[in-house]
Amino acid sequence: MASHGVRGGRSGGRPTLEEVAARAGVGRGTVSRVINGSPRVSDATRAAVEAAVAELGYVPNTAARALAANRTDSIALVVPEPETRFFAEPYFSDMLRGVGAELADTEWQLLLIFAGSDRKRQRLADYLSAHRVDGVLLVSVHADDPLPDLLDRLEIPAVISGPRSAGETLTSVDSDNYGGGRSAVEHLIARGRRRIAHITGRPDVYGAQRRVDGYRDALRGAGLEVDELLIEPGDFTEEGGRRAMSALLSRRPDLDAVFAASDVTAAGARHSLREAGRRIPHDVALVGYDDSAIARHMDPPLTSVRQPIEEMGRAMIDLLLSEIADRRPAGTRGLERRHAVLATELVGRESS
Amino acid sequence: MASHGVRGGRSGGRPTLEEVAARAGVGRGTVSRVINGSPRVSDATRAAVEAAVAELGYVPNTAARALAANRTDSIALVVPEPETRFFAEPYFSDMLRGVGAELADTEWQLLLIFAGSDRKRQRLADYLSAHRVDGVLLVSVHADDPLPDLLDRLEIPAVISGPRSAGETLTSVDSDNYGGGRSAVEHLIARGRRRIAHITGRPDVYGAQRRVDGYRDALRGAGLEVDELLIEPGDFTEEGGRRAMSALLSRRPDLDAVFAASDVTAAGARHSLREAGRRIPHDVALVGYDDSAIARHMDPPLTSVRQPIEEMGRAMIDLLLSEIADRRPAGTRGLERRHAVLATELVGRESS
DNA sequence: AGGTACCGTGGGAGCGCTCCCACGTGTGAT
DNA sequence: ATCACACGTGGGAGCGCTCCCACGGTACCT
Repeated sequence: MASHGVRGGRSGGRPTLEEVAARAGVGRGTVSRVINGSPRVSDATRAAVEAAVAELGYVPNTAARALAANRTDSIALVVPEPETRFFAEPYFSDMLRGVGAELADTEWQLLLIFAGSDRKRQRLADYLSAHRVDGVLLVSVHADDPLPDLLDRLEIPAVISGPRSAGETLTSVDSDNYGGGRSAVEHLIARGRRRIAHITGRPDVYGAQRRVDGYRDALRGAGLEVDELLIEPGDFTEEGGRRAMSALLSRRPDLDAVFAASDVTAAGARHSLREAGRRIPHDVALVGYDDSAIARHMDPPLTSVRQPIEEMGRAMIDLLLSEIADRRPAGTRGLERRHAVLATELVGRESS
Repeated sequence: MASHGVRGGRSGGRPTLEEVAARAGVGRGTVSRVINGSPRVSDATRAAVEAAVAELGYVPNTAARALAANRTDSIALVVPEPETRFFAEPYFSDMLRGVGAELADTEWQLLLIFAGSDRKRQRLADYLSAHRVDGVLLVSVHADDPLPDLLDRLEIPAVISGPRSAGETLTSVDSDNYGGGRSAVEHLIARGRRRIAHITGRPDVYGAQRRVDGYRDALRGAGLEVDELLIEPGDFTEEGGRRAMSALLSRRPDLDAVFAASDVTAAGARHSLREAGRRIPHDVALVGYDDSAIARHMDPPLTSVRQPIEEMGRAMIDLLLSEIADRRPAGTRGLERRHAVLATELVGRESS
């Protein structure tokens, strides 16, 4: 029976807990305690173990740890969108940056998982069923998405980045979409615009609905009437913005401003406006949402509503980690869900 | 001693191999064989096991598998850059898309790891030392990066996306940077330009050097002299492009064309050209590299050299997986390294 | 002096798999 | 009829950890 391990031989022979224990002249349990930062170890022993760890270049075997402790020390950032959208929209990258920053000093491992196609969906479901992560960050979820329920059923801690509705059951982080939409429109009104159109985000996204609410209330607040013909659904994409703008122009050729639910949408709208010979901002003022690089580089530079996305990412991690921690001492079911809402800010540029 | 597992109770009780075996009336080994697609199982038995798996909703425990089999079924895409650059440059997203597509139908799990800061570097080294991945995809590596050596020392299969030098020791995938640079410049010459400047990529990137080589040879091939004052180092960033362009304009105000080593660089160059009052393409023709979204949306749309980045991603996965497979039957050291080079294509637009 | 408490410690049991050896049983060659 | 050799199968051993119980020692009470 030839032992097939590489134990001892060449460079691949990784030291085990047991070997560290032998070297330090202590038991396995003690080494484990030192590795995991337990306080129930004397200083002398701890020093001896740490020396042995350093000498041997010991690195814990994650698989063994995961198996024995039933945890993975990793969390997933799940994007229920095709990769294309992930990169097309700076929203995701900013979010990822915040998450990454918050995780940088921890032992947590972040997994980025795309679930844009049905096949990928299925793979994700398998993945979650296998409990390969201790927690999940959910970004950009549609109202009818079954993912949150799955997570609930599997009892996997999760935080969602945009609540699906006013009664979101999952712990959530959001920016003030209502306030953002409202401030965009109030800004346009203050600039003297009166026939202000709105290209919405995807209607099944709660945040998009709230922006519409803000749009409506801003108009009403200024004593203006809400003209439904000035509201056209978009889908956060450039192509959608283009289409919506064309539709609006043919319905209401006299519009003098547009509030688009995203910068990318605004870019599409700009395209249609140009084609129709409208000058920005002279004929039509344009305001976007997200304050992304696109907004800064657009011609003319785009006024946009900034969401503190990076901070939202940070907040998501904070909430998720505490939720995971709360759950560790088993039986702590039914802790109340928390909802964080962060403020937005209007960034004025030449387009309005 | 209260058993702390959830075995049997509620929804969390995940079935094990053993339970599936009992249900199917077979041994553990047989179930394992079915799960892993071994051919040495009779059809009847296989069907029985599959039925039991379905009824119980069995999902293999990855940690246990990783521990027993000493493999993780996951590979890492390592980006030795800050997240910012990852998102700023479409190169990475296209690459990721190709990689993702090639991996979509497999059991492999992809990890995205940023190693842009020293701390993250260290974390990555620990991660690799712990052998938490079976293979590594390395994107955008500088000539003096110690990562490849570390991977070699740890005997972790790896594929690099741009070779570090002509004598790259790792298996590599690359596009024809020389040919791409050459075709860009030949295009400009064909358009009647004669004083063609070049803003390079980061000089320590081999691919950037090759583009410079292509630039030089194209000029020589047309009987034009290479003027070193027309070559200015950039760093693939917009800011770098801006700076380089300003430098070039002050040195050679009479230049009539610019070949930039990336679209982002070209965007920066465009900015400086505008500031200097030069019209594109009337006064100065501009050609970029990557054929990214930026190129299409630039004003005017940018002529650019397309690299088949998505295909490169696919090719990387192919090579990596075969390398991992080759290594599995232990002792197969010293297989020759392979190097794939994919062709580029010039996409003409209004900027030239 | 005896009792009690707690602290630091060692090591058994077990996590859920894979690997491999050993063991029938059926088939074909001799 | 006998041997040889597949093939499909069962189950022991072991992967490297964590968890927890049990143990001896010291400090503090009564």
